[in-house]
Amino acid sequence: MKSKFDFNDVYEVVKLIPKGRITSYGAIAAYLGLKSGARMVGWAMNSVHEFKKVPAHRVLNRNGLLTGKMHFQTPTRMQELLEKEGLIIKNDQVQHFEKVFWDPSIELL
DNA sequence: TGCTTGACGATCA
DNA sequence: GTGATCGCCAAGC
Repeated sequence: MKSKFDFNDVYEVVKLIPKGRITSYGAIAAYLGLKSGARMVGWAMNSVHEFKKVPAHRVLNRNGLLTGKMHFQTPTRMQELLEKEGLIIKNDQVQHFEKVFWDPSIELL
């Protein structure tokens, strides 16, 4: 039972995200069984900065917006990586978001 | 010890 | 469809 929020769980899920795919904080939170843990996931990503072994650029908000791009090495780093994986970024937003969306609670089923 | 902030999400007006 | 508010939990000051 994950009564408490664990960073390791978030990292593991994020690292499982396939190339060219993205997911949302809420999806990870839901997969971990968190209610409104979206913020917790985002907070975990803030701490991931120390580990930086997680493709955090594949984790976006519910709108498919690159909200955390500013937390990367460079604000454009996130978009560069996503475009490099075949994704299309327009105005800091992922195009075909629902097509590239990767839900751990479904894909990892 | 208590208030504010925060890589968010959902709901209401 | 857009804007504003609440909730959620943890860390920082």
